[in-house]
Amino acid sequence: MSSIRDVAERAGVAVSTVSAALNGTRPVAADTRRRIERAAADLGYRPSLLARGLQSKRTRILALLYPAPRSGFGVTEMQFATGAAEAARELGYHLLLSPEHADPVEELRHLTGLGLVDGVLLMEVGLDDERTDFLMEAGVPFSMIGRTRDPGSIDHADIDFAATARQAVAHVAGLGHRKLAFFNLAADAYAAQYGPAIRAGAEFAEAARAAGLGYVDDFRPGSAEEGRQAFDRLVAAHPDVTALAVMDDHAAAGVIAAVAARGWRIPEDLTLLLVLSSAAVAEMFHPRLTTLEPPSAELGGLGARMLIDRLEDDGPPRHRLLPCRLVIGDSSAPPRGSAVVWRSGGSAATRAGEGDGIRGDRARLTE
Amino acid sequence: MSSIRDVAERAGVAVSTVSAALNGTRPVAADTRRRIERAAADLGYRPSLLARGLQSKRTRILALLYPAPRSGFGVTEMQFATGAAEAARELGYHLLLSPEHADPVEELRHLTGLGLVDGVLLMEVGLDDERTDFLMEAGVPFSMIGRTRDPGSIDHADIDFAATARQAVAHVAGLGHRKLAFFNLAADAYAAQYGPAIRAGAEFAEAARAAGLGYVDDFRPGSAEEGRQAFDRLVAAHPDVTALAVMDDHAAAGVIAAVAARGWRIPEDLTLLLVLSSAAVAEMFHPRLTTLEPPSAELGGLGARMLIDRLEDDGPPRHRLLPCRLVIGDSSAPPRGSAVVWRSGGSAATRAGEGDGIRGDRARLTE
DNA sequence: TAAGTTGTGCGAAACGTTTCGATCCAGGGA
DNA sequence: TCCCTGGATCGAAACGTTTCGCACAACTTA
Repeated sequence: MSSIRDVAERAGVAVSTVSAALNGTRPVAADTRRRIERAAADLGYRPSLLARGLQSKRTRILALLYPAPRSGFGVTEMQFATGAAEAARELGYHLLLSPEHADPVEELRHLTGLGLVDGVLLMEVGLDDERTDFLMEAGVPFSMIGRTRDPGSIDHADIDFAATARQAVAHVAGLGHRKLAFFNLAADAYAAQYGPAIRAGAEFAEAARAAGLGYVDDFRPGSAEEGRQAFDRLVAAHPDVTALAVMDDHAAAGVIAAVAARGWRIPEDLTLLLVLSSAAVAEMFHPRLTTLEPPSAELGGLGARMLIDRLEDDGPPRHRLLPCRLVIGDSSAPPRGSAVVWRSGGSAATRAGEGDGIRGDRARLTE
Repeated sequence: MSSIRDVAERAGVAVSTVSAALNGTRPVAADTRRRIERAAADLGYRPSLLARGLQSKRTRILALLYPAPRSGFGVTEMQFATGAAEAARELGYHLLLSPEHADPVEELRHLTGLGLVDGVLLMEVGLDDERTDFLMEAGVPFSMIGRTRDPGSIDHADIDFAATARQAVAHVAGLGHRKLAFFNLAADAYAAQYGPAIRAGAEFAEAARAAGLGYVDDFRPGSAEEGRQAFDRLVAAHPDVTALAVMDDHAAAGVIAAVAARGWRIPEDLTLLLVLSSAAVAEMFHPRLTTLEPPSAELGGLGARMLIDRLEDDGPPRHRLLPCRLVIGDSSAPPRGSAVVWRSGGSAATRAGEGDGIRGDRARLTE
């Protein structure tokens, strides 16, 4: 591997001139610059990131922390990672994939102590997250995908749960439904710490209230079997529920089984929404489910970009909230007994139901 | 951040002595060493990876290349990444997540030219892969998750397709089936380049032949709709097929729909196997599908470990093939008309069918 | 006692950059 | 003719390590 000295020799100039010419740090005569560029190209010269980083204290490497033990690392989380890696690459940065274990803070201390990374990208952020305290105190630049309870001045990109809930409720209400049930994530899975569970729960309740829709959110099934049971109990307790939004993929599978078991059909007897799951997953169900798909790759990209922005020039806090995409599948329909409205195709209700979202097939094209 | 000089001063010794003491590079008197360790601890000293790498030409950073444009980045690929990151961490390495675009070789040239990474981990390897040529020529250490047509001396970890196919065929034959169909991945999706499609196809054919099983592999549906059509055509052309192995998740969804549409039931009328898909995905189907689950995280870990092994001491080529895990779900049963064998629970056929695999619920515990 | 042998520790060089003060030279004003 | 200015370039130091040749003392051996 040729170094800057080789280039300097070949171009017949000093090392510092090569550096200046290549980085544009300060003016270099036009023909000298050309000679240098020529020499560099001939030699296939690549500046060493290590040497540069050692000198400049900037490595242009970011670390993405992810919780290693949780096997529930799904497509969504992966898209955070690829989205972030992609954005980093576009801006000339590299992304380190760093698993977290039992003691995240200690590991973070270790990682940042190495001087290898310029900043840190946090995902799976809890409402109260000890990692943020450490990073603030240590003065390590970072951003979050997700957010703490009160992010204050911490840069973050997260799902806009309020807008997502409003969108879902509008879709359901637009179809003519009068009562909506919401199956949140399993209570034990993330405890009260997990932002998406808390925020989605609160915002769906609020959106339903604002829309004057009946609302039930007593259940949090975390598996197919629990989903099945939850649905049976839901029907027993609230026979007037005609629309259901489910957070957990497996629970949704259970609901579908339970619906089939009692001889009902989707969407005729139940409108089913999958919340915070990818359209790719929704397509594996039969019928293809209407989904509120989180913009995971975009969030990952945003997280990386705002971290890089902060590294390059410090400014005011950067906060971005993105709503989920409503991808309308074959599991949405007016409630029992209002088929006329659906078929007429001209009512306000139908328009609201259709106009709000993306048809499934179109959505796939935009991938 | 304190440097090795600070430690040296505080301990009252030379810099080189600190280095020797902390790295065990050469003997240091016991009490000197203690003084140095004490000083280092007091200062919270962490050696700079950059400086160390600059001097030693070893950064202990690996790059994992992944194809960025393909949105079909699923659970399997993700587990490669997390498995590799985990293994790297355990051995004191870091993993860079590097997206690949239009010109992988040029990007690889760039990445390796930076001097940032010690070695490269390739995934989504084609049967003929230009990246391997470049890396060999450039003398960059690397390993593959997957393998080229003829890997020769290149280190790799891949699925043992032959064993996987034998296992699947034994399971099906053990249940009493006489004719098996195989839906490969969509032809256009990966063309003839994609190893898993080619190898799985070939090995299933061979295993079926060896077991004396009838075999059909004319179809390669890549979506739910294509899966549905393929199944209808399969039944029309080969009404005697009673077992079906499917490679594509979405195609499997389509098959299930088509089965239901003609009033058939799984597993009574069709035994359905999902090949190379995760059990987590299989559980979302109803009934829960029998799966041949690739050991993705293990493969990722192996890939990383063999690369690190090679970096630390050069030896003979490292090749590892791992079979998929057979996770028996509720989609496996004897063919129509042989229910007696199934219920009796004591026949050789039943034992073969059950004994070969892991029951679904036990498998989940081992996650 | 002289010469060799260990066991320790030191200092300087090197890795490949960037940065910054110093130097050189040509041209313009007095 | 002399001095000043400013553009272009140079050389050396610094970043934080590791490595390697040397020095020095304390023993051992002849």
